[in-house]
Amino acid sequence: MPLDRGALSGPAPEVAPLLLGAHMASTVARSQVVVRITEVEAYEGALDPASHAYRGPTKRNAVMFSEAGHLYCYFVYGMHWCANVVCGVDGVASAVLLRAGEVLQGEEWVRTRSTAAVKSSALAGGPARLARALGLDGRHSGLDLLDESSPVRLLRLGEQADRAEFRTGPRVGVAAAADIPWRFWLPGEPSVSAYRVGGRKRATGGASAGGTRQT
DNA sequence: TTGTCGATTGAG
DNA sequence: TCAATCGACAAT
Repeated sequence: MPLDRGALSGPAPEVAPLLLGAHMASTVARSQVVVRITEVEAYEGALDPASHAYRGPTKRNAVMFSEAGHLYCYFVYGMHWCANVVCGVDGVASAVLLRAGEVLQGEEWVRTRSTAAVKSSALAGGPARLARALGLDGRHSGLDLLDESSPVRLLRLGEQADRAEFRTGPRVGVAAAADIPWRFWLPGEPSVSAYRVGGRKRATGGASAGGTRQT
């Protein structure tokens, strides 16, 4: 199936697996970086308490309500940017968070953007590192990823992942709606996140029922 | 206007 | 295990 706007115009949980194995190509800041997407999470608007758009449109999340195929970047924890692909129909908030990827091209560019010396497999492992690998921040939010002239593009250079080839599970770091299995990943990929239970630790000393999990 | 908290990461 | 660090949003 081609990765056109029509394919992206469905609910986020249905679009998310289509993005596995697809590619993000960035020419931001004259770099040439290509990342193969290995892990994503779906976020719906009004029905999803974990979504930025749960409480309706705001200045920050306005892009989530736009036409499918656009890029939504947001700032978290005072230092990190994360990148989403907007999906669904125009006017309805829906997006897929890009959580991890494999750097196929431009590793030297990515390393100049990295602060720590990390393994190649971890250069785009984690949503903030993936966004940083591609050089993305708030300036790029709203870009049309399907426009050939865009500095950031969503492509499919190879075959689409087969239904049987991906796994699903609860979203990482999400406290609300933790029972919904809207994380999708390709098994066996070293860039895929270890699972972390959502929710903030409290001063009352609540036990973290956490741990890590993979595959 | 103020205070709280977050779709995270990296160091200790 | 926890600090870093700041924008968005809910509560004054």
